[in-house]
Amino acid sequence: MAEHNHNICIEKSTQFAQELALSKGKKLTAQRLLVLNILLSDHKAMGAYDILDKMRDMHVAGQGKPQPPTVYRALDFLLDLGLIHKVESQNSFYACMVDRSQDEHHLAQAFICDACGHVDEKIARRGAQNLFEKAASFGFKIDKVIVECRGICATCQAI
Amino acid sequence: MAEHNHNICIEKSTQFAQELALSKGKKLTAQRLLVLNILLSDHKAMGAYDILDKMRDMHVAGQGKPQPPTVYRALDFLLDLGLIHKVESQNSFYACMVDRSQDEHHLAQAFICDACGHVDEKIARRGAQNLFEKAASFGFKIDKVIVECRGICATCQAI
DNA sequence: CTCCTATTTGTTATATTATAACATACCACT
DNA sequence: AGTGGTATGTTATAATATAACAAATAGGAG
Repeated sequence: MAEHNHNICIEKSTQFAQELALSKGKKLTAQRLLVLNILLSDHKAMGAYDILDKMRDMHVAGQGKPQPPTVYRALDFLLDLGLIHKVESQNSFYACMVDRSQDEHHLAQAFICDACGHVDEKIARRGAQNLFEKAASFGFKIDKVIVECRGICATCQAI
Repeated sequence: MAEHNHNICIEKSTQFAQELALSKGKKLTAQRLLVLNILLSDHKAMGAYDILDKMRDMHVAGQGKPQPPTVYRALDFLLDLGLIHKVESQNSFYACMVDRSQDEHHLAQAFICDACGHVDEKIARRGAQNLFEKAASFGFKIDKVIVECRGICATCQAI
């Protein structure tokens, strides 16, 4: 992956997260940042309890180990800010990877590899438009759209 | 709902289910039919344990009450045949409501009302085409697509 | 600085969703 | 009737998620 410098990717995402939180009067606390960084560490979807395990691995001695509500609270916070998304069809979470500076409320399409867990996220402007028009045609008011494509990524097909 | 004769709807769906099962060498047993009929009884999405409660309400005295594996097995069977679909974003299930005779493996779009649970299902030919093309552009092989629109249906907006 | 309030975090317990594992029953075919 | 495969019953438990309340912490008002 010569074209993807992941250190820069993480740094940029973290900085953006800080700014976004501040601009909404929220705080990106240490716990929340930890969860975000775990999800940013690779572009894979992770379950809440896998994240919790990682947090426990990293936990500082002398304080209790984090419990489920800790990770779910951080996840809820990050979901609210749109910094992460949930893969509804497998109860997992991944760090948002589109340029949020241009699309405040984007319709995300997630392409999830069932072999390696890798997630690609694309913005669906045309698809969103079509869905909203279709909904409007029978009077349905859309609040939220979920589009998930499960399959096998190019890398895993080559293996 | 003058335009929707629900008795005919259920009858047709049940008959189609029988034929589909037979054509695949499977049996639409009493348990499976019961679960299907519970889901057909209105066009709402229901959780597995809600379905289980209904099964228990109907259960014949003299035999043990159904347990979770019973309902999940029936749901799995019906999902495999495409007679029902799962709303991944709320872990619920609804009876398929498109004309299956024409679309063996359709891309379904579900429009779920968060007020009343009503589900409308539409076939997305154009949307499917776009998604498969987008996936192909970066070498992703799609096995399954989930499209769910959460919102408020026309009826509930009017209330 | 110190008190006050709101937010965040810690902790325990429990709710909700789903499946594993194994025993029993049923059904179609011989 | 015997036999093999499918389906169901039953018990236990795994996996995902939240409720409820106590303790700590951070920022602002005085």
